[in-house]
Amino acid sequence: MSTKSRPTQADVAREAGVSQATVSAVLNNRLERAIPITEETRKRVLEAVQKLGYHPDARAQSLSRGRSDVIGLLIPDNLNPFFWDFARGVEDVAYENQCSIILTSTGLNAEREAHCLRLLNQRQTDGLILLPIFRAQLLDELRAARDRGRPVVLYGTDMLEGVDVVLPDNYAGGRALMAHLLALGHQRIAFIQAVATPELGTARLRAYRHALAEAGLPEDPALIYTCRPTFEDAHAATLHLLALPDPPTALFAINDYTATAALQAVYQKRAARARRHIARRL
Amino acid sequence: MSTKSRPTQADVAREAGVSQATVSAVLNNRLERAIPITEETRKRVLEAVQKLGYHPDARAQSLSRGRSDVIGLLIPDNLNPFFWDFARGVEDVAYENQCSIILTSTGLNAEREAHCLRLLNQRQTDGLILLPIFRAQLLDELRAARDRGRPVVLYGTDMLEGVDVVLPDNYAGGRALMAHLLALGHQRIAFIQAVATPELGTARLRAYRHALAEAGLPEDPALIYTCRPTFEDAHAATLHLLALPDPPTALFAINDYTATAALQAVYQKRAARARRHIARRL
DNA sequence: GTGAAAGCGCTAACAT
DNA sequence: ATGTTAGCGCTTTCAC
Repeated sequence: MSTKSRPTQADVAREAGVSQATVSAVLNNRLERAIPITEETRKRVLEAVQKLGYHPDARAQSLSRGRSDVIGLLIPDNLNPFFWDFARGVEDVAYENQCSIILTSTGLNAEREAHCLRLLNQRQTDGLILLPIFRAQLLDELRAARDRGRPVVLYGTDMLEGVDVVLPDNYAGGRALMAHLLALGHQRIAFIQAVATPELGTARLRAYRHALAEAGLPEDPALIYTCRPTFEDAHAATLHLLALPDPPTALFAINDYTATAALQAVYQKRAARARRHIARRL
Repeated sequence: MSTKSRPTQADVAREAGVSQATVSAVLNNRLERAIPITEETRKRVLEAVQKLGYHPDARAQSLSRGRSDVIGLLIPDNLNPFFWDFARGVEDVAYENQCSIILTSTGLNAEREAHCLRLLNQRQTDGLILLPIFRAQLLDELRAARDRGRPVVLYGTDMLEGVDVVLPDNYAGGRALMAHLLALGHQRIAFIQAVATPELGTARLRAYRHALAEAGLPEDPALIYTCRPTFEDAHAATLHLLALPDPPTALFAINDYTATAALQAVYQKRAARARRHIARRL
């Protein structure tokens, strides 16, 4: 039925009996820089477009216009719901602004992170939104993007000057969290530092320490557990902490994902205890 | 420092003192169709590439090669974790195969769904992976993609011939679920049909009905609740069902997302009851 | 008002 | 073994 390749602008021009430039003019008739076109011509062109089912080729447009209407999004870990949530927001806003997003996630892998960024740059994305975790490796590419005038937004780090940055206040968050736990009377609070790279946990760890110090509580090294930011590791960390001779009464997990894992571990442990209890009674 | 635009192949050619074609040849030196190049030349080219920090422009490559190494992914609802999970899998495999993905989600909106597909086609994606829910509107674009020889994979529907399809067996799943509940002794089982469009629920509803019939249980219309596939709706549906004069003892939610919402509603209700209980005792 | 032609950055015949 | 050339599909001056 159809031929092997979609109709091009030239096909439309032929069909409508006008030149390619005219077709382009009709189709791009934005209000600024509007090129005058006869109603008659415009109609003929639009009919041809309809008839052929023509849609412009975004690659070619991008090449000659100099922008792609694509923004590149880089997240560290597509298993962690927090990042999907982040991506979701980006996707929604992008759509509202007629942009597409190319989504890459790096599986907490430094090499892959750098590679993904390079890919996004090659695809000539108009802008970059990044949640980088292995920072140093990205610097060159990032600088290149910035110097080429591409907008860059960095989340969670201000590793590069001259780009926009979103910085969560992890210290304040940590303090609020600790204040809450201390107010509840907890004395032994564990800190599960589930991070891909040490720097990512420092602000929250500092909050943890300061809060303990200010409350006059001792800091037990056994209660600070460092692991990777995966579900499994946080789960295991929790089981480990609960199995301590003098276990914590509260857990400070470094983020929502980790907290979910920790919670699940706690429940699992409780269920096990309940089963043992029942077994003893029988 | 850098100029406004990235270096092109021509720049590299000039720098290395060779022709553009040679640069291309060096860079694309795949094993098949390998073009013979002197070690000397190759080295000069690669040095120039290094020096200039050259990376090919994927748009231009795509245009002249005839493929983009981008695959388009369409999911119905970026709030539902199931679809993120789906997207995650696609993204991972795409990466392994040196493809990028353009992710679009349609917010359970028929128009947006059609628009997204059109967009993906315009971007000349090499292939399409779709979880469509408003099917009819997509047919034309889909047919066009198929006829142009683009691989298409459809999840959950076989609305179009000649493309690959992944069909979950919702009927069997529903039967298994019902068998489980019935084995546990449940007699009043509610069915929360949280769907964007009626057809999406039929297989599971049929399973529900058949299972009840075979078990010799009556079918109470009040226990079949239809709503949109959102968290809020499923949550409200659950509260409604639990408030019935003769409430169900089990809930058949149509999917994981809905089930999570339902579960939350159940817990919430229980907590409320507990609070009332305590209040009475005081 | 409309068309011709150059160019975006690259690849792939075809020459040399 | 390397260079020349003609596209890929579109936008955009600049003539007419």
